[in-house]
Amino acid sequence: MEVCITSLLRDKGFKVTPQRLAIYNMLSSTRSHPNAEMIFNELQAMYPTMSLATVYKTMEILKEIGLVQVLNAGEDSFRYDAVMTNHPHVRCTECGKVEDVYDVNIDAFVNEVSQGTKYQIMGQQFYFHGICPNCQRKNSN
Amino acid sequence: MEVCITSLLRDKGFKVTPQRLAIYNMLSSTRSHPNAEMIFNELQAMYPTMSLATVYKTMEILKEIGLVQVLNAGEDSFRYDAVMTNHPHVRCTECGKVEDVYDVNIDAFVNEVSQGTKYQIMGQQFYFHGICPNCQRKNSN
DNA sequence: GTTTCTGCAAAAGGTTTGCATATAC
DNA sequence: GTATATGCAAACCTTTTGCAGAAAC
Repeated sequence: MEVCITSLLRDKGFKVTPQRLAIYNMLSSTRSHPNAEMIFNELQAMYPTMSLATVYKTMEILKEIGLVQVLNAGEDSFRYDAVMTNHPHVRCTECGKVEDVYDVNIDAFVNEVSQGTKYQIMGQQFYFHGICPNCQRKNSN
Repeated sequence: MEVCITSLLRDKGFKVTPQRLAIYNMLSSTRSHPNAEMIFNELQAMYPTMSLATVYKTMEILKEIGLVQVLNAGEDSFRYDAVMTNHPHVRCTECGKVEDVYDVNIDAFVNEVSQGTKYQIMGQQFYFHGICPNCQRKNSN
């Protein structure tokens, strides 16, 4: 996996830096879909000199070389996901967390919509919102 | 239609003002999914004293009383749609316009995902991106 | 007459940019 | 040694907020 990002960066003329590796490693080992500030905070302990600007600049590059996708689930900030397969996301409107939706076959739906428009479709993003199991339990107490 | 917004506003304790009517009228008679600034600019001619803040405050109320939905198709600003039925949106990555996707039945897909998560699903938003017919034509010249 | 709204200006929050120093190669 | 990256601070852009005067009811 690190081989992957290292060679991808080099191939496109970008340099391989500890900051870039740390950011990508953190992102690819979480399922929390963090935004820039969450990534920055998470890395503070190990990389105390890292700046928010570096996180943003790195996300720009990772997006460009196809290692991350950018999410907006209706919030003020963008979130990032290192899982590049097509999958819907669901956001809990109470606690705010964003989770992956697995075990759903979106291909048929994507095909249907692709054929329903005259657009040359390059990608898509599906967002659900609702109340997560945890918050449902809290509500019923 | 105006009857609808008028009584909906009054019922919830909001006052009926020319600005609110103008904003809702403009939004419900376009398919361009404008953001706040586009709405503001569009209304400048007829309502020269209207402020951007009023547009934002009005959208907040219209969202609350269920007359508009808020979109984010991966851009920096939010767009607004007075069509409240469930339908996907598609954004052209070249010219930036956002259009509705019609004639697609999303119910089966929504049901499948709803059942695939443990969330209590309240709503969803589907965004496609690609190249619109116009821009495809321009590109091939 | 009371309550809510508008419009302005200022503030806030997320993201981008410019630049000097530091690091990768 | 050269080219690119980092980190800081300032700038930027969208959206929100506070408040005095205005409009709705």
